[in-house]
Amino acid sequence: MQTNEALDIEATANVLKLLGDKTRLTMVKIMSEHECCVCEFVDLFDMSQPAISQHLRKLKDSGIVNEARRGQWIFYSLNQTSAYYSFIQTVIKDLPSQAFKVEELTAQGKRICCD
Amino acid sequence: MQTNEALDIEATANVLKLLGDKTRLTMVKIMSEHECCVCEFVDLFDMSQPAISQHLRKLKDSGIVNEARRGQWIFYSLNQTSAYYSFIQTVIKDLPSQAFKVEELTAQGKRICCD
DNA sequence: TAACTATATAAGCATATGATTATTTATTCG
DNA sequence: CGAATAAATAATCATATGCTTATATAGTTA
Repeated sequence: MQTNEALDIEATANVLKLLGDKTRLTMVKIMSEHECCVCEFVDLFDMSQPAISQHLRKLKDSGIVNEARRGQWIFYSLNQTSAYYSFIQTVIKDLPSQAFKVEELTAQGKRICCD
Repeated sequence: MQTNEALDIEATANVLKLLGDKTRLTMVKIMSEHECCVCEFVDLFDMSQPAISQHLRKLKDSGIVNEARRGQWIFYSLNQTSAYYSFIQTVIKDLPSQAFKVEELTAQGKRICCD
């Protein structure tokens, strides 16, 4: 088994606290499979747009995710350069794939694509 | 890489929330190395005995830890039969060992041993 | 049994958290 | 430019969290 760099307990606790919310944990799992823009998250969760925005801000402030504006939309994705990137991958590895949710969006024509 | 049973997102978020507290995360790391009784935790943390007790109760209520009375003392240890045992091991794997703290207790003659 | 030690529980309190609605800011497009 | 869309921010609020002190409970021991 691979052994990684030692992680600081307090910083790790803060990351775990962020992941310790059902909405954010699901968001992170989704982003591990697809990048996603805010309005897609709004469609995926039964929650107001500001609530989504606030969850994403916490993830962004911690450095876990990146944001990238593309035109009208802001896309969020896991920050692969974060010191916690591989830790997070390990934590979410066995969570059920959320790809079906994004596929449902596509089926409904709600998927945003900027290519 | 080993792939384990899929974990439920909401239940996993609840476990992560429990681990997302510096005190509890440290406790869990300590218990992964040594079982520990309440008064030892009280010596190890700068916190009142009831605060320690309340953290341990949350861990116990979630099934993450076991308690075992031995005489006057109640020892807490990781519950190896918990559905989240291997998940937790993975999460805490790269945290710095807390064994030195328990060794300090031993050096101060504060280590409880019921053998 | 009484005193002592270990732990749990109760009550109270300050702060954190996660949501809402209202509003602002940024971008696109007619 | 002005309307429409996307997202962020501000203000507010109810509930959760983590601690404290005080007290109760359980076990040990003289």
